[in-house]
This record gives sequence, C-alpha cells and structure tokens, in this order.
Amino acid sequence: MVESMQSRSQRVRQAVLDATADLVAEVGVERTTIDEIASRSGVAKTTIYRHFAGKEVLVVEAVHACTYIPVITDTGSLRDDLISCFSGTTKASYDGRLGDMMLSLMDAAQRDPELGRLVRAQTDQRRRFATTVIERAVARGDLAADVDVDLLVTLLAGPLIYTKLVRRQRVTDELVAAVVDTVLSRYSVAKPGDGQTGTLSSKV
Amino acid sequence: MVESMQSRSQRVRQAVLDATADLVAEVGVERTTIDEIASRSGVAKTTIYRHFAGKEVLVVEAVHACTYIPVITDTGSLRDDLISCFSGTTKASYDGRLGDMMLSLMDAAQRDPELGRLVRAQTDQRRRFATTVIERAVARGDLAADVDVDLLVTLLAGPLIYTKLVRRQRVTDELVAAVVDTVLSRYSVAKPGDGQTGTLSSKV
DNA sequence: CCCGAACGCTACGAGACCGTATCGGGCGAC
DNA sequence: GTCGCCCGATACGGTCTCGTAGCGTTCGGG
Repeated sequence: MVESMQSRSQRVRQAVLDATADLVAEVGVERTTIDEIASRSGVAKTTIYRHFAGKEVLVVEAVHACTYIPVITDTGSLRDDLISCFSGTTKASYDGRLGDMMLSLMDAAQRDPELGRLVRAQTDQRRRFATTVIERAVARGDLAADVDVDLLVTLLAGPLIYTKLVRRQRVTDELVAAVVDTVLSRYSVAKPGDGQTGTLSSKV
Repeated sequence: MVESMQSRSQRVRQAVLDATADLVAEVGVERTTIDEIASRSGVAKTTIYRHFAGKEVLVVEAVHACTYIPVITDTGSLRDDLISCFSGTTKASYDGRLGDMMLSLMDAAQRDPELGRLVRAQTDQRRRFATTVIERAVARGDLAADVDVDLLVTLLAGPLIYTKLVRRQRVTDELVAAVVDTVLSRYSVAKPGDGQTGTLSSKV
C-alpha cells in the first residue's frame, strides 16, 4: 500500500532518477548537471536538492536503480546456461541504458570512491552469476574439479565486454555462442559414453 | 639538427603536450582545463592558445604522442609471438600513462568524433599486430586456413583488456600466457594429415 | 472545506573556465 | 647593439554550474 500511496514524494524521486539515468547515458557523468536533470524531469531544482545531497549521490542511486538482474537458468547443460547467463547480463543489460553509462561510470569511478564501489559491486555480481553456473557444472562432473574458475570467467566475459565497450559493436547471439563454445572446448571433459558435453564439431 | 634547433617553439609544444597527457591520465579528459595545463607546463595560457585551437586538439595530439609501438617478433612459434605481442601492447602500454587515459578517452570518444577516430585507430592498430602474427601462423600451417582471425583476436585481447580496464587488475605475464595457451589449444591443428579444425583431445 | 506539507518559480552570489586583449620582457638573428 | 618575434603576466567579459533563499501555488489528508 505504501508504494502506491506515497504518490508525491515517490513520483518525484522516480522522475529525477529516471532523468539522471538518461542524462548519464547520453552525456556522461561529468556533463550531467542538476539544472538539466531538473529540466528533463520536470522537477524543480530546489526540490531535487530537498531529496538528494548532490550529483554524486544522485548518480549512484540512479545507476543502482538501473541494475538488471538476470535469471540464472539450470538446464543441466553448462553451455546453455552460460549462453543464457551472458545473453542476460552482457547483452541485455549492455544494450540498454546501463550499457551507455558504463564507460563514463568506470571513468568516474577512478576518482569517486563511492562510484568505484558501485562499479566493482556490479562487476563482481555479474561474475558471480557465471561462477555459479560453472561451479554447478563442476559439481556435476562436467568440468574438472581443479578448473581455475576465475580465469574461466575472465575468458568468457572478457571478449564480450571488450566487444561492447572497446570495439563498440553489438554483442550478437552468434558471438556469445562462439565465445562460449571456444572456451568450453578447451576445458570440457570428454565424458565416456555420453556426448552431451561434446562440443567438438563446432563449425567455427 | 632541426629537432634541437627549434628550441623555442618546440620546447613549448612538448611541455604543453606532456602536461596535457599527465592531466588527462590523472583527472580525465573532462576535468582537464587549459588553466591547469598552463600551470603545470609553465607555459602561459596565452601561448597555449597561440599553438593549439582548443582542448580537443590538444588532447588528441597529446594522446597521439603517447602511442607506443610494440615490436612484432617472429620466433616461428605462434604462442611465443602472441605472448610477446600482447605483453608489448596490452601490458606495457596499459601500465603507463596511456592506460590511465583509456577509460576517459573512450568515454569522451562517444561524443567527440575526432577522439572517436583516434581511439578506433588505436584499437585497430593493436588488433593488427595480433592479426599479423596469426596470419603468419596460418601461412605456416600452424593454424587452419579457415580460422576466424577476427574472433580469435577478440578472444585473446578481450580477457586482457577486460582485466585491465574493467577489473582494474594488473595484467601479469602468467595471465597473458594462460589466455594465449587456452585460446590456442582450441584452434591448434593436431597433426598434419588430421582433420582441419578438430581438437579431439580436450584434456584439462 | 481547510490547513499544512511539499512543490514550482525566480533570483541570487560564488566560483570555475573559457577565450581574448593588452602590455612588458627576453631571446635570437643579423 | 638593435630589432623583431615569441613568450609571460595580468586582466577582462562572458558563460556555466552550483547550492540556497524567498515566496507563491498546489496537492492531499482530516
């Protein structure tokens, strides 16, 4: 009841955070100004200062509100789970507003400790999704027990994020599948009698 | 002789570009101001404007002056060449001033077309080094002829740059070797006379 | 219906940067 | 030595952004 009743204060907060997120995505953290946020959101600058201490807090909250939580699948196939995981995090998230923010956020995070923690938490969380999926595969015996999970996640996430942020190209489903297949083919255990994990004949 | 003769104009230019590079590495492109550049370099603001049109040109030239060109080795071993290549580009360069600039540069490049071209050129050039090494291996027969070179470069460079820029961890020699070895083990041709891309022995 | 809290609007002073003008000083060439 | 060019220092007007104050207006619960 509370969430639909607090119409005034809550609506204002949401409008401000939305406008902030839009602005950060468009012009970056540095060029985002309170005046422009006021103009976009339709909320008076005075009112913004009544809700938020300053731009830093505003940006942190706005980004936090944009965080997308993917659904971790459990199909029994490491390959499918990984593709699902990275399509949900790397692709979906990075195609939206959050993707446009990332570079500016990471840049600003180099100097703002608060933003630094936020970005780091975001990164760690994403890695944890992949880690979970991988560790389940280890438990099933699809991967050797002594696999360097951290390295494996880096090998998977690295090319995708690099493609998105540095090369500024779309992360296609084909790319996700290609990365997962290539990396997995190195680590996969050849199961005796069962060809489920076999990704041997990938057509590159 | 010319370079040591043009003492006045040349020394001033160099001092300004150095200070600009330092500032960009420290506080980013946006927060870099002409006044601060003047203060750091010891060159009067008036003089800076006599040499450069504005901050944009200044940053572009400063970054351009920082570009590090690695030596492409040709040891006959694809693995060693790749490690040498990525240690030279990803590691050495990204450990210096240029590394601290990259995030801010890429962010600013989203809005400044000139910087965009610069960053893109930089990225493409680095990829070309790896591409050269890989294509030589293909010519030797160490790699199958139908290898997706572009994907392969992304698989190699991605994890390293991701480690440096996103995770903000040092790119160690061990990491470079691990990435190269893992990715290569997928693509390497088993034996001459065997199937082309087949990597049957997927041991851990 | 009425009152109080929350909001919108305008204006303000302060500070940072920008880009330019003006003038004085010094270095180098001849 | 002298002249010309380049540089340094200061100052200025202009713009942008910040954060706050004053005051009129509107929304919503009782």
